[in-house]
Amino acid sequence: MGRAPCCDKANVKKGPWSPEEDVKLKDYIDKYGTGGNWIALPQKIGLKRCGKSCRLRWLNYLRPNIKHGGFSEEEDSIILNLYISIGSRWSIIAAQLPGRTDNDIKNYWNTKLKKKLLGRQKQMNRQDSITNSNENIISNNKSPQNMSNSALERLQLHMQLQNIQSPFSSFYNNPILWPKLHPLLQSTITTPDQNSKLAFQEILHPLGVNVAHLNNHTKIAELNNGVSPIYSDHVEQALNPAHGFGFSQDLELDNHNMDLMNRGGSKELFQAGNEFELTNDSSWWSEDVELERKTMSLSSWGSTSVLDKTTEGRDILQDYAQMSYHRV
DNA sequence: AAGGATATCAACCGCTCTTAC
DNA sequence: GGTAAGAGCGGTTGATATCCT
Repeated sequence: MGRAPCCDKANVKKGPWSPEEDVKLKDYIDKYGTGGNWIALPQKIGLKRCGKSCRLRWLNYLRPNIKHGGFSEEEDSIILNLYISIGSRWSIIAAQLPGRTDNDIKNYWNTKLKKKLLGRQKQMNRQDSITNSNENIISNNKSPQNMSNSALERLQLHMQLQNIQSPFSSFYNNPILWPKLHPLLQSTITTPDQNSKLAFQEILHPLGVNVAHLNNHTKIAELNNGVSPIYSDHVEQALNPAHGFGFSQDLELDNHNMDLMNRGGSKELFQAGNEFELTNDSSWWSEDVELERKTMSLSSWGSTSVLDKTTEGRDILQDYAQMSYHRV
């Protein structure tokens, strides 16, 4: 037995909204608000529409300050970064773009931006027949056929992004691209004080981060003047006592990230991880990193990375969590 | 000019999450 | 703690517009 439908399907109008319907809905909400009950709203104003349909119409088209079309390069960049980072969580992506709706961004992504970016990659792939290590991730034992479209797409886009930003080296085996570790997190994993360590573990546990595995991370970090690849304002939020070791409720993205980490990473991220058959000891990348590290200037670790920005910082933590930390 | 192919995007569907009781 | 109902979300559909041959 399924759940009861939210409205009488036989007696509700479907399809495009008429201007009259729009006016009715907008006028009512302008005057009285939604009343916290979308299901009851259409009956109140005499609309033969499902409450969900009213909600969608209001959120996507009738509410004030909605923008349609004309996405800027900056918006493209934000969408791309967030998509690679968190996948198709359109509502979260939309929350970072004032005036944009999740539906609009989703449509824009599916119809334009994705094609634009993947198209560019195809072009680049043709020009550059030399396979880099990222491509090897796909071409070796982890064939695209074994991956979900979403995961493959995101990997492709991630590769694309790295190719654009650093044509000679890929992200995962190129520490120069890695942001710094947040100082508080760095102190967490380097402190000899066991009590402090335990306290930090309490904080990090809900994030899905196993501090024991951060120690592996510090092996690299210690060789590089204490700077390690992890940085995230997400972690900063988590470690900020002003937030009670939690996250501000109005920071939707951080809440989302928290949620993802609470679950040991997003469904998509770990799906991707599984598809790569990642091992808990992160061996697939650590060898590359180690090799790369040996060949690179140590001073480069302290340099400002092209990814050392807010959204990319989140990317790194999430990708890093996905690929190298145990699920708690 | 016709009509088939492709692109676009508003809207729907069904699921999960949240909240109130 | 369990349950039901509403809210919210992401995937998908289908009507329409535009492009291409």
